[in-house]
Amino acid sequence: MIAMTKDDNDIIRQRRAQLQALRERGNAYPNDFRRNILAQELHTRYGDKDKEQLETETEKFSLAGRMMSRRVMGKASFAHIQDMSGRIQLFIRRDDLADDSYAQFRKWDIGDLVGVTGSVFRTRTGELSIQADSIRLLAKSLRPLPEKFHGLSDQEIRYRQRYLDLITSATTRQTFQIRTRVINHIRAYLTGCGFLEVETPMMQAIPGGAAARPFITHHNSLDMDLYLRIAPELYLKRLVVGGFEKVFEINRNFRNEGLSLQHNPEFTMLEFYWAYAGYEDMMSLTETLFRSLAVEVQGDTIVEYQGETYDFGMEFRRLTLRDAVLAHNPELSAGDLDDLDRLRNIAAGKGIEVKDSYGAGKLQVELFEKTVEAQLKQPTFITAYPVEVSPLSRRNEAQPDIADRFELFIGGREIANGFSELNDPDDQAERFRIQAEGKASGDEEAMHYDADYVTALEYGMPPTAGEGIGIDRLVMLLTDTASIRDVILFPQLRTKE
RNA sequence: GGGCCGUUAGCUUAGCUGGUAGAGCAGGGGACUCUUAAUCCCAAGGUCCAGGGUUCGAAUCCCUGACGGCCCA
Repeated sequence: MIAMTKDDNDIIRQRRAQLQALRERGNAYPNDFRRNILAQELHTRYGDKDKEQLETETEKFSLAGRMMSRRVMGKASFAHIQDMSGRIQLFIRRDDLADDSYAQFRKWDIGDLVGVTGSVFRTRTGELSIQADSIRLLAKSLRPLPEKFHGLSDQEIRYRQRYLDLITSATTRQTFQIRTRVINHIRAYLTGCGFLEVETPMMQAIPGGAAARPFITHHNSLDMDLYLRIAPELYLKRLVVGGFEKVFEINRNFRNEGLSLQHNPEFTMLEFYWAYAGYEDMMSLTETLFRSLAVEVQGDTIVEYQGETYDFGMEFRRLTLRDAVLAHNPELSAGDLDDLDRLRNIAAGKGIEVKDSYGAGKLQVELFEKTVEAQLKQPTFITAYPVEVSPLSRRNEAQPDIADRFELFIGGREIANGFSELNDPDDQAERFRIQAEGKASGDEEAMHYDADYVTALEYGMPPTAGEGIGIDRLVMLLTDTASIRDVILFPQLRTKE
């Protein structure tokens, strides 16, 4: 029940009594006040004007926001209000106001929403402020805000009642503002490159495009089970077949898996597809995009993350998966990676759970994830993934066991996954068949056989490259945030009762 | 799913080997026309996460559960 059990305390009772008095004086929740400027605009406009210059400034401004602090003296007071742009100090003198406004103001609380009209000036200590001609209460706050100095430190309340976190933490506000800027920038960038933004189904009869367990829901009037999508991939590629040769979608995926610092059941993914291009073109585009994102968000290409420094201005390192595994496991030889029996022993020796169904490719990837992934701090493209773990990727011309595929790692985490698309319908059908076999023998993450998608390929899909970028993890990087819960406004939590 | 840690006033927290809960902020009353963690005086505020157990006595020790955090699978 969290805060709901805290309904009955002195503070709330007193504030409710004040609200009752307000109701008796008229509408306690008026909506006829209009502001004409935001706090930050005042700082921008007058930030470099000194006290004397401001004394000649007679323009009247109307601002509204939440009262975040108040210092009440006998006949004059200071207060700060906060709006969506920032804060500004108010100077409120009894003799400047009409009637009993000052007496009313004295009864208000931190957290109340107020509207104020007045002119700018600078205090003796130099703070740009509004000298109030009139001030009104626009909405009463009945519950006390978190303590002003330490703020809100209870993680649980920060997530469950995010509005309190947003009211009290400038860092949190900034994180989510950056998140929006990142998404806007990506959207503008891809649109500028000629990509068309589309929306594809979130509810799918066959969940495809990734190896993951889906959420299941039910459509009543059709009386059919549907899956929340684990990826939009197969629908976006149908659009490529349809002639939308450059498409992208930024939207939610849902995966029915555990929660961690990097996993939330619903998360945001960018996927984009580019006909007549290959996976190497995607790597180049990704580097350029990330570079421009860093500049957009923080003005240069240097990204500080959890005490480390990444330079998005440098060319990203490229390394094959095999070379990466060998480099981080010096006791292994190239031959070890091709010998299934040896691989099984090596993997088991490193504490990897080896299933009977695992082939050499899957074991190589398991080894990579166990011994290499977390070490890849600087931006690194890992290439040449085994076809065994890449059922939607094109085969390499020279090495048919290898897919023309890459993943991008930064800060030890997978940020992006891209490849040249498999557009041979017969090869795709065979790969689905193998996946469906795996599913039948108990692999819950194996893919379904999507015959409708194969049909689409049979009409002919242009040679295409595609990529997915995890937006939440990217925002974590760009906001120096350790937990995915800090970049999702309302992260998944257990319900309380 | 496993391990470790946490949960005390609205918020931030103290509370040692078991002896009946203390502070700061916020809030209430009073003073104060340039404060900014405003200041000064006074008074108030607690289901110590929940349930069970040990004990003369439990916020404190034990068990179970809830929720959260971190680590691991």
